[in-house]
Amino acid sequence: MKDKLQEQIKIALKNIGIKADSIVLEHPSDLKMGDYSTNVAMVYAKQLKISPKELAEKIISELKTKSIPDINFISKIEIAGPGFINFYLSHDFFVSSVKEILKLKEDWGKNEILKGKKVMVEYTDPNPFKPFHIGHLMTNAIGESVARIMEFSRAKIVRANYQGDVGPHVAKAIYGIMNGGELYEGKDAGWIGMQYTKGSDAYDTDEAKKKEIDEINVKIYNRSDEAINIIYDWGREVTLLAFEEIYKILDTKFDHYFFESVMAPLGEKVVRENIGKVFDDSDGTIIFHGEKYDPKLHTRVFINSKGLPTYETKEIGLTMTKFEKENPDLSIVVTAIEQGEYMKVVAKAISLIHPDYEKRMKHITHGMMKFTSGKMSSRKGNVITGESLIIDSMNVVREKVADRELSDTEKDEIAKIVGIAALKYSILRSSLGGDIVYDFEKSISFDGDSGPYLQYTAVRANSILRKAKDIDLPVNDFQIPEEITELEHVIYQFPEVVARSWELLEPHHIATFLTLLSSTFNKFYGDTVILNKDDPHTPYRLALVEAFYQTMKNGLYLLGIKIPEKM
RNA sequence: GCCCUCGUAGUUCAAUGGAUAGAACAGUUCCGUCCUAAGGAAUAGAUGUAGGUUCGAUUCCCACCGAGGGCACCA
Repeated sequence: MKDKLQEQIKIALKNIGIKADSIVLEHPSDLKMGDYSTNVAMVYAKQLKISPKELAEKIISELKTKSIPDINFISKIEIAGPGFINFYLSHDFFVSSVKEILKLKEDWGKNEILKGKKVMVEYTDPNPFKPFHIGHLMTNAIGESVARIMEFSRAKIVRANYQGDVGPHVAKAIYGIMNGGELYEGKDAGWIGMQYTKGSDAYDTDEAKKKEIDEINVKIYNRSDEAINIIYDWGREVTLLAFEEIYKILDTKFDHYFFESVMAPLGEKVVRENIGKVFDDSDGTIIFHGEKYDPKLHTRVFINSKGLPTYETKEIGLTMTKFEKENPDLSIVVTAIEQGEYMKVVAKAISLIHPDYEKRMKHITHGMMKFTSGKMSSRKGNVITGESLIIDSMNVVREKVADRELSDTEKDEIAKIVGIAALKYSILRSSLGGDIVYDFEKSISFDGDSGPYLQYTAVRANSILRKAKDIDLPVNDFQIPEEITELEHVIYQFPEVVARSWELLEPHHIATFLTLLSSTFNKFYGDTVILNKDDPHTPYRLALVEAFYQTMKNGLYLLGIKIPEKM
């Protein structure tokens, strides 16, 4: 609808003698001002040396006299304010959009922008031997949502997870395991995380221990010490399996797992081949002078003085592997903002080796998750990990449903789905730039602007549909209603919101829209008796409720959130 | 010092250069109503400072102030 209208306005302008590349068509904040609104009259009035209102009148008469193929979808065109042209959609349009939603079902909201393209999204990236922390939770929520938004544009999605199974952090953890005075057999990932913290402290405070850990680091790389190898293989497996459990709860599945241990030699080969061309040897350290190519970039070390590849080099190996293995049309990497500058330098180095990769690489960054209480420590003084946050969130929900008449299995399932929704929504409701603040005292908000609010609204709708089925009321066969509600005015906008989220790579537009949609539905729910056997308009209202539910389902899917049957 | 994010109600967040800057939470006050009150209605409250571009700036440009991140062997 939007595209058609834009096209018609463009033609009208052309007939008047104005060439316009893009037409701004927006939804006015207030429904009284129409469903669509354009500012073209204000933008182009100067060119013709007439007032915006005069131009608006010309455009409207042009639109009316010339053909608008879907003119029956527009009930009224008005000039308002300083020269806006407001379009009011017709009764027929809204009814047909409800029908369309019921027909399209899970395809409702999709577009064809990326049809035939392959998009790889790398996200989460936790490190074996370290806890799954809150940053990983954030990256995962965002990455999964971005992947699904791309999927709604009909791209083939390849999900990738890149994990640091070598490097100093592993050496620190292994040092901790070897010197903690405890047997490691039978211990879990949480315990390994604690050993990492101990090793890390030792590294920072004791010169001799630092040296010892550096030696372990080298031994891990060349696998020269059998005792270390055994602990390494054990710890890697235990932590990776623990991550898998978390992915299940978060509802993500990866197609590829890349490891730093594999990327290191690949990257090192590429870097060494390009010494003198891209990289420079500075007293045995291989570096890249980013500022030579762009004053905003800086110098970074790719192979350190001990001859070991750094993260930068591993990133090169990773990028090469991605393109060789999958050859994506677009390769997206999601990380925290602290990697932003670093990634630009590495991307520049890669572009000098493979100029064709540059345009296809995209880095999305997000802020950090912070706590209102300031410190990253929870009640018992433990560090808040991503895992503990998930468990806390699920427990809060579990308490809320404790006295409902549901089975324990149902309650557990609700706790999981709703707890995760609360977390994911609190991450995805804001634009990606800044940090997000998590209020530990209040725990997760379950009212108003929250994931559970959206789920609750959808569950209410679904509950009506279930009841309608029980009493055998038809949904799909309805008479044309006499009046349409605010709900129809909002619901048809969904595909536009999806497209916008795709264009800007900002999942929060979907979150914002679903909140508006839910609140519109809740008003409708409050002042309308939907299920009334004797009312001839009940079938239409049921169709509308189903269209609403479908939109919520598709929208929440894009945020990585499921809807429980009951809650 | 240089570079990157960012600065909006008491708090947490919105707002493709447009109309009266939207929500939510907290505050005050209503609605026990039937299909799930994890709901709805009402009320009060904000664009860091100083310029510029524009018919029009929260949005773009400049300066300052403030927060976070990055700047050679961590990831």
